[in-house]
Amino acid sequence: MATNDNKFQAIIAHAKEYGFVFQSSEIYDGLSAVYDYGPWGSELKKNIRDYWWKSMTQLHENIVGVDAAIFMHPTTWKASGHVDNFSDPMIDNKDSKKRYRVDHLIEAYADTLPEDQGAALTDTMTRLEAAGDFAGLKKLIDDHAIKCTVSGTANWTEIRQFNLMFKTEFGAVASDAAEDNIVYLRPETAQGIFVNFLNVQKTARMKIPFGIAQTGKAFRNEIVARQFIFRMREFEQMEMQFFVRPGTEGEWYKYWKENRLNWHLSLGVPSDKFRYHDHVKLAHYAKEACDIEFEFPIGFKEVEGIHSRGDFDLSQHQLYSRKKLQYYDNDTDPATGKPYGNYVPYVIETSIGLDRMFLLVMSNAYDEEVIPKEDGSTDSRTVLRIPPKIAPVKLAVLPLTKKDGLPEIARGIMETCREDFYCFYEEKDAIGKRYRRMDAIGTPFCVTVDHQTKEDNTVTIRYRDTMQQERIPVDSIKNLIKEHIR
RNA sequence: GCGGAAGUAGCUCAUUUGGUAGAGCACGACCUUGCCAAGGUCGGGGUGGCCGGUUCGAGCCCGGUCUUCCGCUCCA
Repeated sequence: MATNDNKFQAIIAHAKEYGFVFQSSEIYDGLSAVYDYGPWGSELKKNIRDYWWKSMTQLHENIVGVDAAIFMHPTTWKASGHVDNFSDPMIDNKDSKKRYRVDHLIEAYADTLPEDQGAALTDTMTRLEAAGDFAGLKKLIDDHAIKCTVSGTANWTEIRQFNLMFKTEFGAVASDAAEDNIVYLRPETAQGIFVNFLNVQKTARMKIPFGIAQTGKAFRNEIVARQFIFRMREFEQMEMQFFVRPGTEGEWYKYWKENRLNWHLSLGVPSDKFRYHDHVKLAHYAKEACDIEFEFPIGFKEVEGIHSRGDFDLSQHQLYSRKKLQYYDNDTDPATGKPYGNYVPYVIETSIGLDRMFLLVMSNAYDEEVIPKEDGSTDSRTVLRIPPKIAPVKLAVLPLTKKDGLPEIARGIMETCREDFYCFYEEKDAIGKRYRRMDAIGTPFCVTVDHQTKEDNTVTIRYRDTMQQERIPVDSIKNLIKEHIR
């Protein structure tokens, strides 16, 4: 564990040193749990996003994209359940310093009572919670002398509310009725898809089963946001809502569960680094749910969730908006011989955190390699083994020396290739040093222009992962790299 | 949010009990070398996280604050 902690620290330090991730507003001491992506980080993040987007939309004829606004009508979040469920009253035990969700604390106590008393207690609790009566809830805890399981005392703080949604004012004029002006920064991107369900289905003439994909920022005022970019207050999601005929959700859930894991494996990550975590306790909307977990240096953690959401979301929006969100299914039902007709589709959601995926790629790529040298001693190098198709820089073009016309030839190679993929030119320092710098940002290929190039028009290509070199003709460089990054 | 630890140059760290900060690496220029990071010469860079207090004097002591790490907690 100690070495893994060190590895995590090393990745964080490396990410900063080589321009992948910076803390936000660093010159002002930073803003807690907010991060900025630097030159290579923003390239890598974009490449991951593009790879996902292509795999969803371009490669699936029945999935289309949207890009919904971050601001949404406030009622959206009432319908989705976020206003009610995304803010939990909490209480701390002063002796053990443990914090509890008030409802969890009381429910746990109620479970120890005889059934009728326990039920009465939870009823009271639910009523007080709905009324937002924190004093009443506190009294309930005091009256029953509910104790902390750790300290065994009933020495509690006051109950406090933690609202996980960010609020802001909508409209430039401050209103007396401040509540009228409140909008939330979306805590998830999914609702932007659900409210556009009919717009998309009709305009893109989609037939069930079909999906809508979206990438974008979401915001959560986490009580504790830590572990680098793993849990941030501002983060980016990549998600796809797949609409299916009721009754078929089980098979589609299974399909997407496998499909999504295969997507991860397509990035060359060993399969034993992944595992499914099937949810036992389900969220309010879910019928079935699982996480795809990756073994980060800090342990197995969720990167992606696959949820069978039933018709919860569309039905809720139907209820709150009073607009029908139904689909007319023309396909013939073999049971009746007639069309399936009108229904609210069921939804399978795949939702992946882009920042977590970024951390996954970095964790999997980061390697401190020990290289044996000819004299028996060892050398070491830090290399990011990022899959070539998502590496920030694909090709480095390096003249062996700064003179004898070699830079001019190298510049020519740059001009030939830069239109097709990201290239990097470097003529400073010894060639070995330049190779190592490219290793550190994960550049998979380097070509070096030397004096032989002037005679036979060939260059050395050096591969990041093996450090092997071979000579290839200059005019074959572009196609060779393109082959490797497909 | 609670408890513990930490914050000195871009990085890793020194500065023995309070007396206005150093090294290595990195960086820049020039020279040399030229296929796997470490040649030479010269040079730039720090209001010691920030604010306040004690003191003749604070990087060192005290308080606050910000950030990070660890544990708890939380995580639709």
